[in-house]
Amino acid sequence: MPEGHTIHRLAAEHGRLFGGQTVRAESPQGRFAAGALRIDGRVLQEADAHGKHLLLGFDDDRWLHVHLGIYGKYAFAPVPAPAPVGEVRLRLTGGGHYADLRGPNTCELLEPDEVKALHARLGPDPLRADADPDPAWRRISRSRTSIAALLMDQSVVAGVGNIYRAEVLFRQGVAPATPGRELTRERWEAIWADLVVLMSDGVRAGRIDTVRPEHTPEAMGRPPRVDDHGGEVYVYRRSGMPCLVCAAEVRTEALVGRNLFWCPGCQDPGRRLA
DNA sequence: GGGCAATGTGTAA
DNA sequence: TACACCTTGCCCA
Repeated sequence: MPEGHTIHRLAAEHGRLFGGQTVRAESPQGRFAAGALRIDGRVLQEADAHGKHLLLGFDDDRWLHVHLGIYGKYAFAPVPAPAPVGEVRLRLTGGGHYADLRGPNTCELLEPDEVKALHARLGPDPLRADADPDPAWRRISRSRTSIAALLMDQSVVAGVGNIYRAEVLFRQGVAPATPGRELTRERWEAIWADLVVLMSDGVRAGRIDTVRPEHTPEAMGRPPRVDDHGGEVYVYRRSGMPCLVCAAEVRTEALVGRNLFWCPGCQDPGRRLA
């Protein structure tokens, strides 16, 4: 689940369910026992997201910082909360609901200046109203690193993960291996604008759908299809299958430790990866 | 029941 | 580049 859209949904959900409420906090698993004790009985004042980082501000000027990593999960439900199932790092209860957090990469309390430092080390987030894509362009336009790697660098752009990375490059026809400095400014602006659209849709829908109406199975006269991560996409985890647009075989290759997916036909065929 | 992958990141070498 | 870490779910026997 967790690319930036998921975290922004989680922030909104926390604000809706717990905003202005006194919360109870506990760590059934025990690994966040001390932190839970500090949060317990405080009022949630603010719920924010920057990239993949969730920040919950409490009335003692402390912030809960959660990063889900690759498989962290939240589950929300109305009270009464049953005995926790599995490894629940943190359970927040308040206002008639509870939230269970499992498997986070990070779950810690931060002081305001540490929160400031966190924001400072993250690049612009296409989902934040205050996002300024220019610093990202400055990094990209000076870099020999591939655009595929740059998009995954959270200090360049915050919130993009492996799915949005693959899909936005496909949609914009950009070969993943293209060095940042070879992108034109127009190309970058199109990528950024598309990320804003795609990720905003993701927040609304709670899943990643990137296939344009003209390429849906119905529009193309093909049988309906469900991608196994839950959204409709062009290339992510579709290696070996025909491209939905040009029918070339979708390819995959590990890049900086992650599986990268792309279509050799649609994405700047003049520049292949490897 | 074991093995492994997964929408991620930080550290060490 | 490799590995460590967090947890679940799915595949295979």
